Amino acid sequence: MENRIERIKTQLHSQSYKLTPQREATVRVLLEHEEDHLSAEDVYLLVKEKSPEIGLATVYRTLELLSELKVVDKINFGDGVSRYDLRKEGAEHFHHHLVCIECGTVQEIDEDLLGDVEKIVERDWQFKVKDHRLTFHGICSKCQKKSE
Amino acid sequence: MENRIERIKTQLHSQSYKLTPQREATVRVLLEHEEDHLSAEDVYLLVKEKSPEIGLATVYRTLELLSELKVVDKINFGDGVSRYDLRKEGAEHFHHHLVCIECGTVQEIDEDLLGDVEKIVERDWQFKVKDHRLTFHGICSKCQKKSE
DNA sequence: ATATATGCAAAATCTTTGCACTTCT
DNA sequence: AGAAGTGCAAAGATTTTGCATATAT
Repeated sequence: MENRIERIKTQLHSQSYKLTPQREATVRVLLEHEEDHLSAEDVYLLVKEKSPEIGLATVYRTLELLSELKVVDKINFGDGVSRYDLRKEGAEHFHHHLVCIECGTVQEIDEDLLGDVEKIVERDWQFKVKDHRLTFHGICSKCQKKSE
Repeated sequence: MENRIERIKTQLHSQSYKLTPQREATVRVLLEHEEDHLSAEDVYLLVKEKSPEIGLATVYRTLELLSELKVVDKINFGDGVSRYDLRKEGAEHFHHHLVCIECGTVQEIDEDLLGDVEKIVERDWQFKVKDHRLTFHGICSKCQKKSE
């Protein structure tokens, strides 16, 4: 945890950004909720618990900055809000998601499932892949059992 | 073209919706721009050219309705707007997209690239896949040539 | 010192809703 | 007639911006 913050600090400094207390508080919230998919508002409320003076605009600006640095990924599951998801350290690619259309749960898949598909895209479409977004919509195992 | 409108009409009627002139105008715009990824505003402006009396709210309501009927898919490429993409007739799954991070072009891939991946997800995560969203971000062939 | 960052409130965007009116069947 | 659909303007929701103040190196 402290290590990761340290590394993010270095990354910020290398581009002459600062790791202010507000930014650190935001990063900590993200680290403590790695499995969730928080909206800016969610992050704001959680940061506010420990640093009540923070403003929503700062959270937006911080998330935007972390996005640029590829520390977080901005995703959108189709409800009107952007969600922010911490990138696994060292992960070249964004992980995948399983969204349950019954209960709304979002599950993460860290495994790289797209290696072969990317090769096909690069070969057949001459498209140099840099990143991807893959989300499956369907019914999670719990909901399948429920409806039996 | 006329065939497709006829079939959409039938589909609407089967759930006691009507194909009003406004809805038909909207569908025609979508058919004429199958390769594009229009926002609600884009659709509105195009419909307005031929049916100036239409309102933006109606366009939103129509797109929402067509979305429910799975005639269009609502997608989001991360700029703050939803885009609407006509589903290929008979296509079980949503097609894929290649977004160029240099020029912003969006290319479509109709081929199903995810058959094997879906099998893995169903087997290893007990997740019943109903649909998917796959977007690659990278550099299109044109932009690759430009920067050589 | 000086560039960077913050908080607040205002503005900008995108989308949805209420309501009176119109249009189909 | 009655349900369904429309247009307009107002309201909601999310995100961005301007600006005066505060903070870090």
